[in-house]
Amino acid sequence: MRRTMDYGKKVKIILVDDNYEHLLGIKELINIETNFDVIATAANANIAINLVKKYQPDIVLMDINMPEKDGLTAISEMERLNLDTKIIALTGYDDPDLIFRAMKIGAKGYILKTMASAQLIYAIEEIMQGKIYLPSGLSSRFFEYFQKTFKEETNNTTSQENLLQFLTQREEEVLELLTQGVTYKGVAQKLFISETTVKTHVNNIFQKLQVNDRTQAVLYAINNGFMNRKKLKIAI
Amino acid sequence: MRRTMDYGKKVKIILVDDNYEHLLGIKELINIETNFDVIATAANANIAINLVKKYQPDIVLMDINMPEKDGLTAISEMERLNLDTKIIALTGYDDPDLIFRAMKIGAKGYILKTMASAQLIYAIEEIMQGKIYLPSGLSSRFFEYFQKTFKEETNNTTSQENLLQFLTQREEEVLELLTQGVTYKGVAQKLFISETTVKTHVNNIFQKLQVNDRTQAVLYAINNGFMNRKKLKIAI
DNA sequence: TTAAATATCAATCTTAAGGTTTAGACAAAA
DNA sequence: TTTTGTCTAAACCTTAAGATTGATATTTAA
Repeated sequence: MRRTMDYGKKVKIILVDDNYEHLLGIKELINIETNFDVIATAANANIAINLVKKYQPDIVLMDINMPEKDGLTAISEMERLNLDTKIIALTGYDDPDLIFRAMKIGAKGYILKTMASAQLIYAIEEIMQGKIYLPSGLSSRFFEYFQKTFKEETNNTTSQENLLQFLTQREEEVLELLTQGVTYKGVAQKLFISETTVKTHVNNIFQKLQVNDRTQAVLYAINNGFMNRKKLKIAI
Repeated sequence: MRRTMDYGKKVKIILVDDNYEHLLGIKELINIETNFDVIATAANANIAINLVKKYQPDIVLMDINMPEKDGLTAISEMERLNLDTKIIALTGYDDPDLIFRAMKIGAKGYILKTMASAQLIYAIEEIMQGKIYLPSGLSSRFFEYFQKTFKEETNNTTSQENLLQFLTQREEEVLELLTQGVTYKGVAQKLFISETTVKTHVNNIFQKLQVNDRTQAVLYAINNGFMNRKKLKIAI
């Protein structure tokens, strides 16, 4: 068994859980560790957010199954404070969608309540070292969900061949400007060509993409991965 | 130490690596395992794809740092075949962007060449059980990158207030049709109102979103989460 | 070396898009 | 009750967008 580490000061922890019994249970559990210190507890998300603002703890252990304001929203709001506080999601369910959303908004870890207490301690230690901790079982579920989501997207785009491949370089440049809402005149100025030339290119683009106007062309481009081919772009 | 498992039949494996020495090394390593069988090897991606089509192996170990067609593209193409073949990316670098892209397109595992041979065997076993395997170090890097990407997105959208909130219900309906590339006439027909009414709505939308034309309005809508507020939408 | 693809531009035309003003009907709130 | 917001609509106008034809220079591949 690995021993808890020493970080100079005690690790300041805030617990958030609407179940009082459970709250006490975790608190005792953590306080066994000599260098962990539960400095505050909260029974709902709004109080928790205020406590985090006030104490700026190292760790927040957040039950994400709470009434009123749900835990995920609370995590979002805490993350938006841009503190050094690291948030660990705590829940009874290993729902991959929940895991995905928690990690998406910035949780540094995700622990099931049914997991052994040793795992919770271990997670805190890992996360205090700047790592992100997902138990391997949950990690696997996360990835399945992650890939499924992407596959659905990919299937939509590759079910029929991607017409973008038929565009010439120049046409791609023009389309890129269209996807930024630039007018004919604007495109002409930016590419140092005449407006009529731009129109010619745009018409060719329409034909190749089998659309009727620029809005549809832009939509086609977006839906078929014209932009951010390398870089990921995510609309929440 | 855990022993290799028995799957009834031998696990059929294809190796892809442009470095012949390394190819042989891995082959010998794997053939030590009595229930693993390297049925073919390839030195470039195109040959690999054909071999996969022909033999439909259980596992493909793919070096993703190859000249000509790169490994990631090859993985994409193999995934598109919709076989039961599980692909493991193999590379010398732990570049988080590479890891992310490999997992995105469907790799079931990602292993560094510098890792111990036992880990490779373990990865294959885990993946053969339907799991996804990322060594914890790489997993951590993946999540950092994942969260960074989302955070940038979130910052972009919440840095200034979302003007979409000022739209009325009717205006939202109109905007939704605009984001589908529908013309004034089309909107009028779909909403059973006159074309001039549509124009009024559209003009109001432009003012509220502070844009000049429908393309910009559509782009604003997409970038600010007008659609898919709940469901995740990913543009590759 | 031809043919094909690409990039450039003009002229002309039609239509869709966008701007502005005004106004009636209706419901909800003050 | 009056005001406010919303939805509806017309009339008028300007400009941007899109379609079509034809033409030239350049590059690339057959």
